[in-house]
Amino acid sequence: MVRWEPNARGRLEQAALELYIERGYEQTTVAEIAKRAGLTERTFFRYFADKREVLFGGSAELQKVLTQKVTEAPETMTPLDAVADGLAALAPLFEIRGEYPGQRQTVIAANVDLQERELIKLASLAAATAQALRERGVAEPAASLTAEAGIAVFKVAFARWVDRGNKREFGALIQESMDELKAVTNAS
Amino acid sequence: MVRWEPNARGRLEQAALELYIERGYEQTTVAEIAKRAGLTERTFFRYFADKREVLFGGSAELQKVLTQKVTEAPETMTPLDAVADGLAALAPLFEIRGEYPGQRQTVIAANVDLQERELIKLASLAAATAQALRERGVAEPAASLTAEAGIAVFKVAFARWVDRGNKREFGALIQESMDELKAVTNAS
DNA sequence: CACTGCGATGACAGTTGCTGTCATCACTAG
DNA sequence: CTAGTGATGACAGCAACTGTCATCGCAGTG
Repeated sequence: MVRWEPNARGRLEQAALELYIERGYEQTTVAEIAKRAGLTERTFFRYFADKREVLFGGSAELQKVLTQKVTEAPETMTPLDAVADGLAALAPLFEIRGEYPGQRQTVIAANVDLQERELIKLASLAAATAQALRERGVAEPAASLTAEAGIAVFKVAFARWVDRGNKREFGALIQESMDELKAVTNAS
Repeated sequence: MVRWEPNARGRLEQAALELYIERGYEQTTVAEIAKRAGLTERTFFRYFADKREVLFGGSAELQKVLTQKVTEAPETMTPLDAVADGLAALAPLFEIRGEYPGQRQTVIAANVDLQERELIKLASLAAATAQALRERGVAEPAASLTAEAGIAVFKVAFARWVDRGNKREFGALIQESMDELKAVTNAS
């Protein structure tokens, strides 16, 4: 008999996703999300900075795994390949979560405000990756360009992964997209 | 003796930039911008969809020039080089405007909401570029990857251009960044 | 066992971004 | 001269977000 139900944050995330799917992001109010989670609007804003952030709780972990992999990659490995390995290491974070990534992406695809938030999360991922490359001794602007190129590969691969209904292996899609990028930049 | 002063849109843009510089984006209210421009808040929202958009009036022209250049590039030219040419063609749009691009970028750098808006404008630029490449016969995912790589080059080159106080030629910076990208993706 | 501090929550008022709607009024075409 | 028309103002209203204080079960302390 606890005072409050546990996992308030998770309940809010769940309620928000459901409502965003049911009636769309703009048509759902923060008060409605809180009510479905058995909480108040004020409490929602204690857990999430704003109405969008509730969909982006996982991005910190993506960043942690990616930068760690880049940092730990063998020194002999090319910077771009180190990033490719890091991206491939994100696979389990998506593949474990079942329907969630696809549903979430559908919601985001339907609203520009959410797309803006997603883009800045990816930009943050790129900035952190560039930093990891710099610590590996890669100079500017090579570090930033490599990181941005890597994120471009991630975008394409992730879109395909969701598109294929998660049937193809995420790591393989990263590899394919990376090869395609190299082909495109070597054609000159 | 006209009923209204002319160029309401321009006055709003000017007033907004001034206030964003003077006291910061978050600390300035739309009512204040409108007042300085001699208009009302309601009129501000007739010209601009929201408080951020007032800083992004030029992005449509960027997109137009870039996609047109990509479309018109000689068929013998490699997709990535066609994009590089398109990016270089943006130079006059920045170089003509004097202090504006630098001031604007300073304001944007100071606020995440504005950065989000900037990122989605760049994403839109990438999407339009990818479309132009597809019309040129480039298949997916090569078109998207080429476009995203091009925008990454643009980001780096523009940052350097602003950083150097507009002293270096924008086109040259595009060329340098593009070469750096090729070096980085060919190292594997 | 009483006391005290703490952490998660609720209650409530207030600001501001943004929208819908209707009125106003100089100018223009006929 | 009259009937639009287009840009603007006035005003009401909603929803996102914030600041502040109260509440109350629990944990540790003496």
